[in-house]
Amino acid sequence: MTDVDLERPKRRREVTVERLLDAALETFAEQGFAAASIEDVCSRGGFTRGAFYSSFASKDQLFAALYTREAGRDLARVEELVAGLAAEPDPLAFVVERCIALFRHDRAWSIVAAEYALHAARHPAAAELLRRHQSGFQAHLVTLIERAVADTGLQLAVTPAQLARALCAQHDGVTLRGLTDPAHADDLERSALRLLLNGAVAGRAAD
Amino acid sequence: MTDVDLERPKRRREVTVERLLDAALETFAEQGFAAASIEDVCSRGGFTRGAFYSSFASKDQLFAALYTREAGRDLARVEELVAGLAAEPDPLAFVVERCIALFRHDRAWSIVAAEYALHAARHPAAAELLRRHQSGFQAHLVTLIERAVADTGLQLAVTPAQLARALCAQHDGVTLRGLTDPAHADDLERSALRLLLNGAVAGRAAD
DNA sequence: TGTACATCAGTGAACGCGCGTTCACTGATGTAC
DNA sequence: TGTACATCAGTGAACGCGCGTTCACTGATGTAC
Repeated sequence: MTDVDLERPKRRREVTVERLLDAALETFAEQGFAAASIEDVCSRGGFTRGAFYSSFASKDQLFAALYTREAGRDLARVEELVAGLAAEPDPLAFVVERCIALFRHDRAWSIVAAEYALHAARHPAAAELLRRHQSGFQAHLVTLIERAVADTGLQLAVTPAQLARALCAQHDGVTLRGLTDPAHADDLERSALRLLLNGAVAGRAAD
Repeated sequence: MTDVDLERPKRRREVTVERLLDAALETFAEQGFAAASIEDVCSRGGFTRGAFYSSFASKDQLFAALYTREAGRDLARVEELVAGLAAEPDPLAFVVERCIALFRHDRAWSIVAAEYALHAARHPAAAELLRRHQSGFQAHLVTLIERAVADTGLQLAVTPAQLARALCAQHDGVTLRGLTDPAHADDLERSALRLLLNGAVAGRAAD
């Protein structure tokens, strides 16, 4: 009668899908989407290939499902961040530090996200999915920026949308560089973000 | 007796290699390294697979050779830029516009370069090659920055090396975004670069 | 509670295709005398 | 200039492997009476 009773049986398939997506994330990160075989993904998740095809129509669809899940999680994190911003004294610095902390330690997802961007450059359907997620993400960033502007009285040298796009692009690039140059990764993330935000502030309120 | 006589026969192999690299650039850009077959590359270049294996040991080596050639060309372009900077009144603006013009219209190489970065994240030998090229590139950028600082009396908020790294990373990210969002690509490249340079300038000389 | 049937997640063998790589060869070009 | 031999770029058939995908099946779980 409870939710637990109702969910137990129906959930089995979902649990399998989740485990396959977990396995896909790791496998794609290690080997790349094209180089990774479905057998690699399945055996890592503890299934046979048949199980895969009873939940996914193709390898491409697996990639799309993985991207949807992970990008959705990113989005949820930003929503939390926006919500938790209310009572911060220095919202700019708070956002910088929180963003760095959020995105730093997930190398697997960083690689896979970059790979999905390349995949999207060649596959229109993937590009559509990517754009939808990116624009949702950027909308939140614009909200953050506008709130910060309103709260602090700072003036921007560009529109909030331009700044949001620049921040996203720079994050992508910093992440990509970080993959092969981990020694400078943290310093790069921080200093690049500071430079960009510093450059965006055209006029300063009285301090 | 002339150079032409000497080169004609010996050059044949080199010409073949160049044509294979041209074909590889286009094929990898369209399909991706792992998804592209050697047969695709060869037939695009007008050869059979056997010809490929008499010039390259493997598909991986082809990728490395392609990256070496193209990254070398990038480096040569920056060297030209550094050399031609001497008599510019506003070196900062000059560099911004020249860089944008240089890197804008080569979508194929942009994709392949990004893919090589991902490849390098998984293959140590590729990472080594990538790092060598990137550090050569950044060294030139540092030279450019130091010259601009000396000429204009501007003061930087970060070290030249940090700025160079941030510029490179941002360019990578902007390029990646541009692949799936071409509508904003130009505006993004320009505004992001301005923001970053603006943020880097801590103090201003008398104007 | 017990029995008979239905559903459905997951198995694992099989298929066939396309790929990377090898290799014996051909024919054009260069070299020796 | 002509002949015989050497070199070498490129051919194309062949091999074998691993992959994506299919499908008839099994066994566990849920449902009806």
